[in-house]
Amino acid sequence: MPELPEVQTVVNTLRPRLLGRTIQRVTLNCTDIVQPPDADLARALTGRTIKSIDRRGKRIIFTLDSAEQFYVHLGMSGQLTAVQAKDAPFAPHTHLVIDFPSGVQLRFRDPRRFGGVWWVGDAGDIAGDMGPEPLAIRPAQLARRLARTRRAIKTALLDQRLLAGVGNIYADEALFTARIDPLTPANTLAAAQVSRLCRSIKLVLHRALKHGGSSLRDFVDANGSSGRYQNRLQVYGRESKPCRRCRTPIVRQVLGGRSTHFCPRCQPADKKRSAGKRSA
DNA sequence: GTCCATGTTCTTTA
DNA sequence: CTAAAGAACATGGA
Repeated sequence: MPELPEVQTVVNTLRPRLLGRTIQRVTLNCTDIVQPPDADLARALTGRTIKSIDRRGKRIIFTLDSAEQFYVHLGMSGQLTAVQAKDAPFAPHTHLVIDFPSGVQLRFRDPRRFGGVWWVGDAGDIAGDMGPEPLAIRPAQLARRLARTRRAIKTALLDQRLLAGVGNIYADEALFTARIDPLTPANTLAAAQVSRLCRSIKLVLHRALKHGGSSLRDFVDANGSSGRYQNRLQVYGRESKPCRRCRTPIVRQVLGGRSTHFCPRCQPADKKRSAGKRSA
């Protein structure tokens, strides 16, 4: 469920409920969602106060009063909610529960278990080898990074080392908005195309954020509310439906193992490249 | 039963 | 060595 707009929406809705609160109890129902495996999360967290909650890429970073940190990655189906324990039924696959004195519970639920909790401690190494933030990147910087790979631009946008936070939905949406064929090799994009793409990425992410993210299946914010941007998607999940711009049916094609949706008319293949493909 | 899924990481191949 | 493609992970819904 989670790309940058969804993750940021979770952060925004968690903050008012958790900032400044002290962790009273930690209940771990499934130990294999914690990394590193030998981290004693309960011991590390109990009695600490949540000082800040931030996002980096798709990671939700909690900083404690001790300056130690941990982060949650929602994977594909993860949910992080902050609820009043007494009036929230307990859903299956709730792997971690953190109780606060106010009766609020922070719950991490993740049926597919692709997500998890990473204890960082005071190592300060949250970013790892993640790429720059999509909302802050400048066109020239994006161009430099794209020039390093011949992969299809769609595939390149999903590489978190190249750019951290864009996922399958917003990569497709941004390429549609920029009118770029997803199959274009990243290093063959003209400077003007990269500028347009840079602007489109920000536009699409900002819009999605404004609408609380996209709830295609599992996504809810910390209050349990769904996003609304799924209703405004231009190409993602719209195979065979008419393009909202030109009515041409949207095409779905598997690229790098992921579904890719685009309008063949609004996002035409580069003439030289499609000619090359035919002769090959 | 089949196919598909908002993500990441490991393995295989060239 | 690197770059890229594919499989794997676990679960559920259509």
